[in-house]
Amino acid sequence: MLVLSLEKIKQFQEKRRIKARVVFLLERKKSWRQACEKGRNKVIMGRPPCCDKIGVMKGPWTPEEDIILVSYIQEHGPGNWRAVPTNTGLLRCSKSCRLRWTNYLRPGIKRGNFTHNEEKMIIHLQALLGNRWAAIASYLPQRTDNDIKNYWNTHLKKLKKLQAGQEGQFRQISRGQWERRLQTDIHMARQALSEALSPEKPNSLLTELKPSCGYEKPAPASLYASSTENIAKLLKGWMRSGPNQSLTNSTTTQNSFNNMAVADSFSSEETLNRADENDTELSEAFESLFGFDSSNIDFSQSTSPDTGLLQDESKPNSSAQVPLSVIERWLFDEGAMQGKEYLSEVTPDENNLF
DNA sequence: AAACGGAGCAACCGCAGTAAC
DNA sequence: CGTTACTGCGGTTGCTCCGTT
Repeated sequence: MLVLSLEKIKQFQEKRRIKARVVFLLERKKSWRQACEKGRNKVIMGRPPCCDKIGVMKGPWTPEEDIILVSYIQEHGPGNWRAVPTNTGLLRCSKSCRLRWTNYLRPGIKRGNFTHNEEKMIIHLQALLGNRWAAIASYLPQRTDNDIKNYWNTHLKKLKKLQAGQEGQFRQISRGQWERRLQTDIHMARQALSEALSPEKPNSLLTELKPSCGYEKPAPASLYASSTENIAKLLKGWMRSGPNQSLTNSTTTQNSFNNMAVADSFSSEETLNRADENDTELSEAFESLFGFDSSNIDFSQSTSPDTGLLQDESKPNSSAQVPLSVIERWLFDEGAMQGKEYLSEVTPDENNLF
């Protein structure tokens, strides 16, 4: 039943893609021609615009949009974002699609509370790197730069202010000591880095502490579930909360989606164990690099909710059998409706543009 | 119960570097 | 070679939720 529904979704996507393409080409040619006319036959250099702002949606993403985006990226891989709105029919700009994917939909993202260890890492890295959130995020592979930035602005900034106040008192007492400590920290970091870079130690720090490359290159199959699974999970989550609910409260759905994505990324027990090991080793490496004690902190703790979810997902779930007729109807009704709208908007004059 | 304000966070904006036409 | 889009990144905004009055 699920397979049939996904097949229908694909059909819907295909239809939507074609319609979107028609609208896109019409709009592009129209705006291009208008631009040329405005410029009094002046030749416009450079690329033609990938999309214009007409009919581009803003605001929170709906679960339906997420499904479309996820399934498209699963099929084609991330990248070439300008093609995404066109090919999917999403009424979003490419930038918005990219942001949505990188910050929320891509697999391996951990949502929820930051662990104590993560906090420490962020504080230390921020002190070393400044507000270079992307660089900081590369040391916390499961967190996005946006997430870290938000967390910093809401939680850690205050914490740092408080600490700075205390440290300010301390600094008045012994500024020299504070400076020496800072230099030691930097020296330790450098030393650790040079050790890590030395070819004699292939399993050195760098392998654990190296910035993750994000998802620039296609993720290995083990890290990303198949498109069908992804969409099925998304739909499952959507059905559980109910279409109306998910439409009005996209945040809740977003979280469940992200959890699913995480569950996808650790789709086998082996990868889970490896993730735990990586967390511990990362913790140790970081400890050696920055010199704070994290022995009392369970670095792998943060993955436990996901593990729980994974266990949940692995159980035979009756909700997988939920009839998808509601969403199917919604998808196709909307598709049919939009199709009519699109076609009614196409004037004979615009048809001549082809 | 209603109003208000702060916290949290998703998404947008704008800039800079790079790539494409 | 000039112009413009694409991409990545950091800063900012605005919405929603929740606690307090």
